[in-house]
Amino acid sequence: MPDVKPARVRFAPSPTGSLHIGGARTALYNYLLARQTGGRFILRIEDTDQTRFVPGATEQVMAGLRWLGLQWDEGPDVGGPHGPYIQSQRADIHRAHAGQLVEAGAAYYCFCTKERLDALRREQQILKRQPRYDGHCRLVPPEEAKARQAAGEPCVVRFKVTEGAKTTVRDLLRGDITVDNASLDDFIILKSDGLSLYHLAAMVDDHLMGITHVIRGSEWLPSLPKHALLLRAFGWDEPAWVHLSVFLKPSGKGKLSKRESANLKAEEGHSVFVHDMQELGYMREAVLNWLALMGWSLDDKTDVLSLDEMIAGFSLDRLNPAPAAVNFDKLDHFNGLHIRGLPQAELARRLLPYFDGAGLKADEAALLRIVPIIQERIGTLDEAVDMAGFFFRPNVTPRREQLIPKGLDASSALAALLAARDRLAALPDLTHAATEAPMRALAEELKLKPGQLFGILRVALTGQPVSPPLFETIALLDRPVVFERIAAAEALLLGSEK
RNA sequence: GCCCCCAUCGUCUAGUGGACCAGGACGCGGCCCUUUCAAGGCCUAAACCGGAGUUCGAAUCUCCGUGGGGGCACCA
Repeated sequence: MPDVKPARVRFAPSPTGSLHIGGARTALYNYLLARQTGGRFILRIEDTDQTRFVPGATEQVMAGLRWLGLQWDEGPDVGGPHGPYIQSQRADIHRAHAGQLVEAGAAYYCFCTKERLDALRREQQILKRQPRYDGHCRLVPPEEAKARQAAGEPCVVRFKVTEGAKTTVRDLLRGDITVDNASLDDFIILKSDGLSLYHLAAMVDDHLMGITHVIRGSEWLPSLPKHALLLRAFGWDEPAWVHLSVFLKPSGKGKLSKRESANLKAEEGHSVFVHDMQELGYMREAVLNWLALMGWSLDDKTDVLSLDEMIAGFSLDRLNPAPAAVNFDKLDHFNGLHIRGLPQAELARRLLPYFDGAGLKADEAALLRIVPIIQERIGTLDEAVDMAGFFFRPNVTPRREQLIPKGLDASSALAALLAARDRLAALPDLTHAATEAPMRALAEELKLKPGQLFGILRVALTGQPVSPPLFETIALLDRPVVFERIAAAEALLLGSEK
C-alpha cells in the first residue's frame, strides 16, 4: 500500500442540491483513500451561505452516498470526536479564528460599503484590470478599527496578502503551483453577518478535524494559494492537496452542467444525479466502477472492479489530471457486466422493486425462475419489466400485425398458430425439452422458417416481438395461460382484417 | 481582460527517454453463433495538437504557440 499512514479525509458538499456524479466521484476517491489506509472518511456540510441553502439537500446527498455504499465515519448524523459537522454550527469557532488573525496582524477589519466596492469593480472593469480589492481599509489604524468594530459598525474581516511576494503550493497531481500574490487580493474571510466564508471555514475545520488529504474538484485550484496562505498564517501544517479534474459533457465540449443535463433523463435514460440512477435501473456497483475509472486507472487493462478491489488498488499517483468527458454508453456497458455478474438470487432480489413499481405482483421466488432467461439480455434492471413483465400480467395484448410474420398472411399465420396449439395440447408437459422438437418439426411441415413459427407463438404468448427465448418462456408459463393466450391471438387473427 | 490547470484513437485510458510501426475498454464496422432480443467469440478501422529545442534516441524532458477547461463575489 502506498499510503501507510491512516488518512483522514473529508467530503464537504454544500447543501445546494442533490448529489451529482462529479461529487460522487470526489466522495469515492476520498472514501477509497480512507478505507485503504485504515483512516477516516468524514462528511461535513458546508452551509455557511444560508442564502443558497436548499432544504432537504443534505439528506439527498447523504442518501446518495449511502446508496453508493460510501458510508462516512464521522458526520452530521453519526457524530464524531470533532463535531459539529455542519459548518453553520461552527460559526463561533470560525469567528474566533478570524479574530485571532486580526490580533496577529494577518487580517484586518474592512468597513468598505457594498457601494464603494461595486464602484471600484466597475472602474477596474472599464480599465480592463483584474477586479480586486484596493487595500483601502488596510490604512485604518488597528485601534480605530477595533473601536469601530466594537461600536457595531458593519464590517468584514479581510486577510492581508503580502504584497510583492509569490506563493507556491504543491498539488500531488500537478506539482508546484506558483502565483504572484498581486493576483490575489485581500480576500474576505468573515462576512459582516459574522459568518465565515468558505476559505476560512474550510481551512479552520480541516485543521481542527485533522484532515491529512484534501481531495476536491479542480474548481478550487485558483483559490489554493489563499488556503495555503491562511494555513501558514495560523502556523498550521498543510494537508496533501489533490485537485481532481472536472467532468465534461459527453461531447467533450464544455463542463457538464446540471441545467443542460435536465433533459437527459427523459430523452435518453441517463442522469447526472445519483438519485436518478436507481430509478433508471443502474446498480451501485456499476456506477461506482464507471465513476472510478474516469480519472483513475488501476493498470493498463483492468476495467471491472468491485469496491473492495478499488480500495485495495487505489493510488493517488494513478490519478489523471486531465478533464474527462462522461460517457454514458460506458455506464450502460458496466451495468450490463455487473448484472451478468450477479448471483441469480441476488438479481431476483434486486429486480423485485422494479416489478413492484410497475404494479406487477411478482415475488422473489417467481423472479428467480425467470432470472436465468433474462439475466444476459437486460442492460438495466428496469428493463426486466419490459422484457418479462408479461409473466405477471393476467393477459397480454399483442398487436395484430405483429402476429403475422414477414412473408405470411393472416390466414397462414392463423393456421400455423392452431397447428402449434394442437401439438402443444397433445404434450403432457410443456418443458423446453418436450416442446422444441415438435415445434421445429411443425415448422418444417408447414414449410415455415423456424423463426416465423416461433415468432407467431412469441407474440401470442408474450404480447411482444422481443422476449426471452420461446421454449424457456413456455416452460415457465402456467399451462392454462399458454392456451388462453393462444386463443386470444386466434381471436385477434380472426377479427377484422384491418 | 487577467491568473491557474490540462493536452495519446470519437470517448475513458495505459504509457514516467530506448521493450511502442503506441496497449486495453466503450462506441463504430464486419464475421461467427442464433427462434426474437441480447450475451459470447473472432477480426477491422481509429490517436501521441503544432513548432522549435535537449538527447545517440522523445508520446515521454524544456520553451513557444494553439486548443480545451477552471477561476477572478460579504457563493461554495
